[in-house]
Amino acid sequence: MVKLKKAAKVSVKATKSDHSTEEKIKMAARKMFTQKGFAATRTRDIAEEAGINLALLNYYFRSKEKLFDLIMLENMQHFVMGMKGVLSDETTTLQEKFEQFVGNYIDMLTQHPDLPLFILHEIKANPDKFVERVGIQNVIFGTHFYKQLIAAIGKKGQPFQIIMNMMSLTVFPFVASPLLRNLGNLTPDDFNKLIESRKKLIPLWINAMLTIK
Amino acid sequence: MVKLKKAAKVSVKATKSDHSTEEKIKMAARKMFTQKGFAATRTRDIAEEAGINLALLNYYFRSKEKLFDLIMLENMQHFVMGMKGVLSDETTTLQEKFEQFVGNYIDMLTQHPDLPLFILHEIKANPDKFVERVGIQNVIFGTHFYKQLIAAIGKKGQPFQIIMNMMSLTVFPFVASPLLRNLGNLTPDDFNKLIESRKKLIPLWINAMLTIK
DNA sequence: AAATTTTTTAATCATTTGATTAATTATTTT
DNA sequence: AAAATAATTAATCAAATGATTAAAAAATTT
Repeated sequence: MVKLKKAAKVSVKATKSDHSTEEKIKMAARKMFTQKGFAATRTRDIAEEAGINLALLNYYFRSKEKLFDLIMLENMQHFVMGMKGVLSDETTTLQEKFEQFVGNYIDMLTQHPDLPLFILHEIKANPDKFVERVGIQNVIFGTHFYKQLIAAIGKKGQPFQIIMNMMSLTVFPFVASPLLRNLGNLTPDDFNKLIESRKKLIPLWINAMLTIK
Repeated sequence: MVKLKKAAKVSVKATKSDHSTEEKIKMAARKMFTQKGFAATRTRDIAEEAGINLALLNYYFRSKEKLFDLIMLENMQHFVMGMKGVLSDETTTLQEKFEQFVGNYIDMLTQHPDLPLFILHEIKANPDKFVERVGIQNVIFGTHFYKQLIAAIGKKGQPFQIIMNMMSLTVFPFVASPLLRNLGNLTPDDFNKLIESRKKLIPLWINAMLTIK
């Protein structure tokens, strides 16, 4: 019961001592988990990366799993919710939403290239735990974007296929980067340029798809 | 040194006693590794799944890692080399190759939906070990497919982008299936139908892309 | 400043996990 | 059939790993 007391205090203090140990552990955990996944990450790796005593990990977060869940939920929100703003914007055209979605996502993924593979891998390892929990149901349906998309192609045009395509074209290159780099004999730099140019290309490709009857 | 002798005998016998223990272990290992990844898979899980004594795993394959490498190389060839046949075919048109590539891949992935995420995750965990080893350099360049693609759009048309798109549109839905199913409020069955219909749609979409100047 | 609480540390625990061993059973060779 | 080899098993090992504890140090409250 000692722990509960401490945990309570910690969360109260969270705003105050926001940096320091607790945050150091979270940052190190985020890095290690995202890099190697839950199963392959050792709590000792995290402790070393954070430069803290191993016991502090359990002191602040109770268990490896609790710490992981925390990181994971943050990451998922980062990954899934990032789009919601763009897709809900009532002031932009469909075309502009394509451009913003792809642009924002590629920018974000360029900074966090490990994120999608990590998330998808952990979701597969524990679908019920993570997918259900984050409210992603109404990220698509009901948004301004979805209405615009249906207005453009009709429900018969299978709007969800288009959405899958937009995500596939944007995210997959990051998920498969080591393979694609090798397949295309590309240096990391060349590959990044290729990715960067997709910011403009993907919206064009999506548009071309929409013209099909 | 006892093991080396045995290992030699085993490989000689391989053709004869092809099924039985050794193969049972490989099948179980393939299943468990593909399902949970290297780090999360316990040798005891494999032994139980195969219905054999744990020691036999080491007896036949020396170590968890050696067994994994074996499975992994087989999987990668399954995954990467599958396309080579289609892309090298000198008798088909570019359009037909799109259709065959997408069709074959979707069929294969429907039967082994865990394969791509597994492979991509393990490649990322150990890029040098697996990517370099499998000769995927000339799976694209130099094939009949590549020549046809350049003939159709020119080198300025960025053929590699098109190839990335073809792979993205085909493979990503499998990699992200739990997320996409939830995002689209789809039953597994509905999702499979969506995937199935992509066999015809993806070639159309690719074609639409090719028309862009 | 004393008392109290919180944070940090080193040492240690209990399991898990990959691997080995020595003995037993089954198979093959002679 | 006897001898030799291969396959299988139960028991065990050593290292790794997540977690805890008791004591010390630091910070906060009184």
